[in-house]
Amino acid sequence: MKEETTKISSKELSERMRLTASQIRQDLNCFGGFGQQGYGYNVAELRNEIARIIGVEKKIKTVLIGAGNLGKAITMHLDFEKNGCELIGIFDEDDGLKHTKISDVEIQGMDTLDEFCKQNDAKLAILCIPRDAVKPVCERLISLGVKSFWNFSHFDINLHFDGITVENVHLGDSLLTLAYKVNNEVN
Amino acid sequence: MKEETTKISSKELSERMRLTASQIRQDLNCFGGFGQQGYGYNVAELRNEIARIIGVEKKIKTVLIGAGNLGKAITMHLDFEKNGCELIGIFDEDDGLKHTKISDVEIQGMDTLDEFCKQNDAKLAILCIPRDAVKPVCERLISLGVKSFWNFSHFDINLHFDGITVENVHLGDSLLTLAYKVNNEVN
DNA sequence: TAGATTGTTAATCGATTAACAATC
DNA sequence: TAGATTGTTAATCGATTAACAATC
Repeated sequence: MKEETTKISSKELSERMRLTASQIRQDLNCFGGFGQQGYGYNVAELRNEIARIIGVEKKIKTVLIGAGNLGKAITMHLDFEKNGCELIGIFDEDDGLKHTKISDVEIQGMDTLDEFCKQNDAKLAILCIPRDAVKPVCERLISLGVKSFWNFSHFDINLHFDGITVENVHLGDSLLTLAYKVNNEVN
Repeated sequence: MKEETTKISSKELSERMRLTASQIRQDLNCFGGFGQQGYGYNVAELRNEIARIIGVEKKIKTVLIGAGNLGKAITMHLDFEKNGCELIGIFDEDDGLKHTKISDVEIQGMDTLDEFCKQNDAKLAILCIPRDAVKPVCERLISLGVKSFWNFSHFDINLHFDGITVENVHLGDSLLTLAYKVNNEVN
C-alpha cells in the first residue's frame, strides 16, 4: 500500500479543491476533529465520516416519475446507492411503456402509483415530467407521504413547509451561466 | 394592459426570490441604475438589461457530443436560443444514428466533427459522453477552436487557462445534497 | 405636494484567511 | 527530539442588511 493514498493533508486537499487549507480545516472541524496533528487526514476515515454526516447509508426510498429521455438517462447513468437513495419504482403515464424495464426496474402506469408509494413507503420522488404535470403530481405524491422532490421540470416547486424538501434543478440556468462567462470572459 | 405586469418593486422581487430588497437594489446597481425612484423597475426593461448583461443575444455556436438519452433530453427540452446558444450540430460515435434527427438537427458521425467545427466556427460543446471519452474529445475540440464546455460526464474537466470556460454539471451532487437535507432535516 | 421607492452610504454580520499553540 | 500538520483563535475581508437622502 502506498502511503500517499492513505493520508492527505489540508494543504493537498486545498490545492485539489481550489480552496485554502484554513477553510478545509475549519469546515471539517464544524463536524468533528477528523485529522491528526503532524499527520493529516486518513483518506478512508475522512470519506466515511463525510458519508456518515450526509447520511448516505440511509438509502432513501425513491420513485422516478416520467420515463422519457431524461428519466432514462438518470436511471441508467446515476448511481443511486452512492448518493444515498434506492430506486424502487418508475412510473409513466404512457401505458405503452408498462412492464418494460430500465436498468432492471419495471415501468409502471400512473394507476398503480398510489398503492405502490403507500405500500413501499416512498420518501423521495424524481420528477422528469412536463411543467404542467408538476403541480398535480406533486400534490398527489405529498398526499401519499412523499417528503422530498428532485425536480427537473422547468416549473419551480416552492414548498417551504412541513418536512418537505425540494431540489429544483434548472439545467437552463447552468447553460446561461456558461454563456455569461463566455461572453464576459469570466474564468 | 394591467399595470401590475409592467412594473415591479425591489420589495416584490425580494419576496419572490427570497432575498432582501436591499440586496436586489444593490446587486442590480452593480450593473446600472435600471429603476426609477417612487416607481420601481419596468419589468420588460429590466429583463432586457439582464439579457444584455448576460449577452444572451450573442447565440454561441454550439455542438452536442453524444446522442444518448441525456443528449436527446437536452436537445429536445432545452431552449438554446433563450439561453444564449445556437445548436448547430450533434455528433455520436454510433454510426447507426448517422443521418437520424433530434429536433430537426441531424446526427453526424465523429468522422465529420473536425471539418464541421472548423467550417462553422463552433465555440461551445455539450458533452454527454462517458467519462473515459471526455479527455480525448475535449483535447480534440480545443484543437478545433472550441472554447467552452458544458460537461455532463462524471469526469471533471479542470482547464483553468487561456480563454477556456468550463461548467461541470454533476447531477449526483445535486441528489446527494437533497439526501443530506432529507436526512438532516435542513430546509 | 405627498407618497413611494430607488440609489447609495454606513453599520452589521458572517465567512475567509492568517497565525500559532497543541500535539502527533 | 525535531518536523509536520492539525485544531482553534484572532484578524481581515467581503457580503448582507439597514437607513436615508434623492427624486420620480
